[in-house]
Order: sequence, then C-alpha cells, then structure tokens
Amino acid sequence: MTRADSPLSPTDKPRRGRPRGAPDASEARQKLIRAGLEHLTEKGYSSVGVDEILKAAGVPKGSFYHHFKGKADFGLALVAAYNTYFVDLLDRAFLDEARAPLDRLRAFTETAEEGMARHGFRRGCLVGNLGQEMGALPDDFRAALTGVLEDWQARTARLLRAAQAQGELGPHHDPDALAETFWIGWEGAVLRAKLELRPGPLRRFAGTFFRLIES
Amino acid sequence: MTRADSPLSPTDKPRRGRPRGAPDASEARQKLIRAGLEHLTEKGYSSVGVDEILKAAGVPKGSFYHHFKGKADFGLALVAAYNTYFVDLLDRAFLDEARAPLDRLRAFTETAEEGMARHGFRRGCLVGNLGQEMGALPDDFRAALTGVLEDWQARTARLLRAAQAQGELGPHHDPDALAETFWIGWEGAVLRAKLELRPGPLRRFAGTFFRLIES
DNA sequence: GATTTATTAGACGAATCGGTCTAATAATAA
DNA sequence: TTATTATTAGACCGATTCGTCTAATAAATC
Repeated sequence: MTRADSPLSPTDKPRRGRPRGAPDASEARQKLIRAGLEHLTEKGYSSVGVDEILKAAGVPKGSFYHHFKGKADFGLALVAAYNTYFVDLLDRAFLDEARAPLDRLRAFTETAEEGMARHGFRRGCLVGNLGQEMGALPDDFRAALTGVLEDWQARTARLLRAAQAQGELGPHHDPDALAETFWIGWEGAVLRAKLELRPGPLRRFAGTFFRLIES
Repeated sequence: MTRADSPLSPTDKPRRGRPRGAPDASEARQKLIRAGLEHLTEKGYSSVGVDEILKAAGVPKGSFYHHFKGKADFGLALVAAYNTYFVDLLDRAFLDEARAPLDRLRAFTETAEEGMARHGFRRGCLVGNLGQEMGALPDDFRAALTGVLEDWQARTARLLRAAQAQGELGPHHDPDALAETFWIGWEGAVLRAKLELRPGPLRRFAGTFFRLIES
C-alpha cells in the first residue's frame, strides 16, 4: 500500500474526472432553494411553476434538473431547508436562558410576527402551505411535513415542561397536548394573518393562548 | 291598463324568447357547484382544472362559461355556496335549545369531525384552503373569505355570550376574542387533520380549548 | 496533453391550462 | 309558424405546464 487513499472517501472507489462539489454548496442549488422558499411561502406549491423559479434564481433549466429529480424532489428539499432555518429560529428563542420559559415562547411569536411583517404578511409558513395542498401533492410530503411539525412540537413541549419545573405553568397542564394545540393554532393564525394581511390574528391567538394557560 | 304585467318581473321590460331559469336552479349549474366543492375542498383552487370539474359534473364547457364568467367567478360562487351550506350546519348546532350553549359548540365540533371522517379526512374547509392560496388568487377572494369567517365568528360570539348569560362561561372572558381564537384554531386543526388523515388534531384542539375556557 | 465526470445552457416536446367561438338545440312569446 | 333568447355541445387556440435531450463548458485525474 504505497499510495494513500483519498482520506475522506468512505468507499474505495477510485474517483476520476471532476469531483462532485459539496452536495449543498453548489451556488446554483442555493439560489434555487432561496428563490423557491420565497415563492412557495407566498403562493404555495401548485401555483408556482418551475420556470418562474428559474427566472427568479437566474439559473437555467439544465441546472435545476441536474440538482433535483423533479419539482416534487425540489419541494421536499425546500421543506428540509425551511426546517433547518426554522429550527434555528426556534432555538434562538427557546434556549434564551435570560428569559423565563413561557416568555421565550412569547418571544418566538413576536419574532415570527416581525418576520411576517417584513414581507407585508404575504408570506406564510411553508409547512402550513404545503399541508393545505396535501391533496394535490405526492404522498412523500405527508411524512415530511408531519415529521417537521412533530419536531417543533417536541421542542415546545420541552419548553413547557421547563416552565412547569419553574412553577411558571401549572402542574395540571399536559405539555404535549398544549404544545400540539399551540402549533395547531399558530398555523391557523399564520394562515389568517396572511389572509387579512395584518398581524391581528397572530396577536389575538397568542394573547388568548397565554392568558388561558396562565390563569 | 287592460293587459296584466308579468306579476314577478320587477322591471317592465317585455321579455321575449326563452326566459332565464331561476338563476340557481339550473341543473348544470348545480352539478358544477357540487363537483367544484368536492374537488376544491380536497385539492384547493390552483391544482384543480376547469376540465376536471366538467368531467366530474358531466357538463360541457359551453355550459360552464355560460353560467360563470370564468374560473375565478366560479370560485367565488363556490365560496358563497359553501357558506350557505356551512351556516346551516352551524345554526343546527348553535340554535339547539336542548343543549347548554357551550355544549352546542362542542356538538358542532363533533358533527364537523364526522363530516371529515365521512371522506377519510381528505376534504378540508374550502375557506381555509382558499385562504392559504390567497397569494395566488384574484384579490376579490380576500374580502369574500374574510367576510365568511367574520360571519361564523359573530355567530359563535353570540353563542358564547349566551353561555355567559347562563353562567356556563366566566364573565371575565371576551366572547369576541374567544370566538376569533376558536376559528383561528379550528381552521388550523382541520388543516392538520387533513394532513395526518385522522381526527386527532380536531379532538386535541377542541379538548384543550374547552378545558381551558371552562377552568 | 488526454480522459473522465460535473455542471451549465436552453431548445424542444407532449400534455394541460383557462378561455373563445360557432353551431346546434330547447323553450318560450308573438 | 316564426322570432327570440337561453342553454348546450365541443372543437379549437395560444400560453403555460413539467420534463427530456443534446451540446457545450468546467474541473479534476491520469
């Protein structure tokens, strides 16, 4: 064994020719994801054409079908990208030890409202949008979307348990049930805010939610 | 004035030729509305084509464009039809004097769940569906959809006030805010139930909602 | 250099989109 | 019957849908 193997390649297949770039690093791919998120959070999956995204991203069709198997595959990639973005947003609020747990949840709702305001309440939640369109989507989306929501809920339940531990939330509450109800309602509020183009529904839902669980 | 005027015609224009049928009675129109509701509650507006509805209704294209100005006009007619159907459903539950007011709201959620179960949780709420698609819809839809939701909310607030009058609901609650929160959450629950193809979200939301306001 | 593979580039195609159009048929008044 | 209007019937149209295909270019190894 005189020659050293490529140190990072897991399989010993001797690769030749131009190497694959890091699977996500491709500039074209990133531009497509970004443009896709902007368009799909606003208009959903069915009413946005591939060509529309290509034009917005400034990327030719060849690249799109090189990086993605098709529109559905692209959609699933968007869900994954949206989830990592969103989980980061959640963590930033939920893990802020400077605040009391319940206050962190409230802080999230405020940050989310600012996010919607930044786009004139025209962009909603990708997961909510696609969930509503599920009847017209390939079936893989179902597991992907529910998985994402369950993840968000689990993080929220954890937060609510911390609130209970600190006596901020009554011990008679069920954190899991409460977390699920929160996300059910929050998705509804985002939908409604997008419909009315104003923050009212977000505030109204968060307001009554917190008032009810704190009494 | 020897000759009697047509007793029902409001304007005195002497109409000749084949008379217009009652604007809603047309069989073709009814079939289109029914097929449209079935398809749009399941798959939304953007992903359902006019041809698909024609085929399901067994009605030729000429009829469609005779009765409706276009797809958007048809969509608005569907919203109106859905609203009258839904308001009837609401009234049947909300005006049932045999039950206590809050119990009538609970009865509605149960009836609604049965309705969704009847279609395997594949059909959602037309208003929620179109609301989510608002970014891709003609702007007339916004007022139509918000109007419908406000109507449902007003009926619910009335019911909640009755609950307060009977001491079933604490006087510190704001019926209007509570009604809005209910519908925000309920739409979210319907969306989620459709995504998961099961009644869990409906029950979970209704359960925590009633538990919270009754404590 | 030659070779091999990754990626870009966009013309092209079959299918479907919403919508128009003309002709036929139905139902009534005159 | 004749005239007039409502309604049905579906062929047809231009635009857009998602996806394929071939050729060119880039980046690496040998």
